[in-house]
Amino acid sequence: MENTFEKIYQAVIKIPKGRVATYGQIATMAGNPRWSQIVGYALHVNPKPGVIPCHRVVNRLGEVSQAFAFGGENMQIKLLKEEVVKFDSDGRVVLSDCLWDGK
DNA sequence: TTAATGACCTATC
DNA sequence: CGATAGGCCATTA
Repeated sequence: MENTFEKIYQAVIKIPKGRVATYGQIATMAGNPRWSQIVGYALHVNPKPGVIPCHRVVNRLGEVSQAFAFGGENMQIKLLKEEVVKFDSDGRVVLSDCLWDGK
């Protein structure tokens, strides 16, 4: 149980700066591709703020979830913008260029 | 213990 | 091609 969360956190923390990963990607790295929902839940509880870059986790569309809104989704995107993450006019992350390869 | 929910994804109509 | 339904796992009530 906690082990599962730890795996997810480890995967999220492993995301290099300027790069984003999708829930499915992290779930697969954690050990099961069906944990996508659990990944969202794990970040929802976010037991280790400051250690887990939740803003680097986006859905498969490259869009940050609205539930993030820990200060405004726009701020979330802006934060990523401060990194080297690229954004398109749709407000989505350019997965084709910033999607984490997993290594 | 059972049922319902959720920061999701995939498949089907 | 666009929208809808279902399913998976874990947590909460």
